[in-house]
Amino acid sequence: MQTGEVVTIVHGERELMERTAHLMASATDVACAANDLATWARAQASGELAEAMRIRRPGDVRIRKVYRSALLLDPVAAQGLARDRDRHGAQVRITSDEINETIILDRRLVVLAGDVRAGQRSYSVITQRETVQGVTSLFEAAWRSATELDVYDNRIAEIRQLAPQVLDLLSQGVKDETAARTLGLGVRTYRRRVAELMDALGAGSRFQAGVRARELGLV
Amino acid sequence: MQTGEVVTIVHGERELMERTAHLMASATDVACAANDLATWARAQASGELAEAMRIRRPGDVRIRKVYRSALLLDPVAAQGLARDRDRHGAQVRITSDEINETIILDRRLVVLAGDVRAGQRSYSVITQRETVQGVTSLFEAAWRSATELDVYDNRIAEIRQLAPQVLDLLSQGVKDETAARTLGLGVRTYRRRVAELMDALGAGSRFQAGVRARELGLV
DNA sequence: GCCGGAGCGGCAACAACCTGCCATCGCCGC
DNA sequence: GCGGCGATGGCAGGTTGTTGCCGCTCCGGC
Repeated sequence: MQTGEVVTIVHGERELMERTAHLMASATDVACAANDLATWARAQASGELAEAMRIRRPGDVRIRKVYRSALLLDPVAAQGLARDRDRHGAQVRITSDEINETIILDRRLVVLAGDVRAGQRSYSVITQRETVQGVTSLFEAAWRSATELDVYDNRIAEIRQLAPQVLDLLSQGVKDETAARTLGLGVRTYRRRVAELMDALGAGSRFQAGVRARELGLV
Repeated sequence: MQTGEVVTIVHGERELMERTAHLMASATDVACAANDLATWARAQASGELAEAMRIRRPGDVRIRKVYRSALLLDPVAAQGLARDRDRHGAQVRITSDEINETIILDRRLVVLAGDVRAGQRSYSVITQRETVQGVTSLFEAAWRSATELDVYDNRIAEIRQLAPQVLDLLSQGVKDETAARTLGLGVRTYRRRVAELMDALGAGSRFQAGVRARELGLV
């Protein structure tokens, strides 16, 4: 593994950390996109990095994170986000678009998550200037179009309450009419809930929503 | 754990096996309903039971199994079923209804699968005559309405071929019109495929189908 | 009491989906 | 060749889901 290469593929978070931990610890501009809390979790939890971060004052380092909206449907995950934000002074935003898991350090190094093989996720570590700029630009666009955590959180606060029941009914194959009455709602309102749910899941069809909901363990 | 009780709750397959392995080994009429191959798999694989079964001649013991149709969408699982049947001379049928996982031994003892807690599934072991008769009667009804494995397998043979692509398109939220043309099919035929798929998954709505498909790891 | 905003739920128009029907076509077996 | 069989895909008519619109009610502020 030569350090001079512009693109390196590493396997597993451990290897990734070995390569990048020191960079993360010293970075002053961290941008991050993720679909769930698990992905970079170990990164943050593991020893020296968290250490290094704690030493800094807020303001020393700019941390921006974009998460998928579906994450907020899980109360536990939602809490995790808020805690994460408060602890590291990170800015957290929410998008309903599909995002590839990404880390950008100081606009100079990019880590892209690849697919999982043999239980280990592979990562592309990129230092090539043009590519990094391109990815950064994409991230900036996503960042601009994303919604501040607080704002989004308020918006779906009550969705989250009703979500379990709605998902339950949907996954039983109950018709809207019946489901609405079961919940003591009008059909229009029930469908509003379903639409919001699908929006939060980033799903364009109910089938897709079903898949996503199951992926997130919400059903 | 007193042996005189009519209903006993046991936790985990290990405990279940300790209680019932000797009965299974000597039973001459085994009826079984399951949603996947995993459930009673360990039971069959583990030592003495499999041993005991191998010793018998086909004809000595009548083994009937009912599985859910969704299982056949997974080629690997479908193979597993056929192998299982050939090896033990079991009769295998397929139903598209929801079934609770059940074993009935010689019409005298019933095992009902319960929910999973702390990683272990609980089982109700029942010997009470009336209950056993009731459950047996239910099983017989399910058995009669179920379809012979071969017949069902032929029926969905080509569905299984197309299923991955259809599921892929569905899970991308692609509209039927587009999806059909992508596959070089008419909309009518595409929808026919989707309907068959949903039937095989035992789903009454596309949302439900999405959930099931994800559960089975088909998407 | 009055106002404004937010949520609800009926209505309606439209899009999407589901299904029965049937003409058509290719593929056998005769 | 011919008739039967199964798959196809267009069409039609029905059901279900999606969305904008609007009047209604409830509430908090004034």
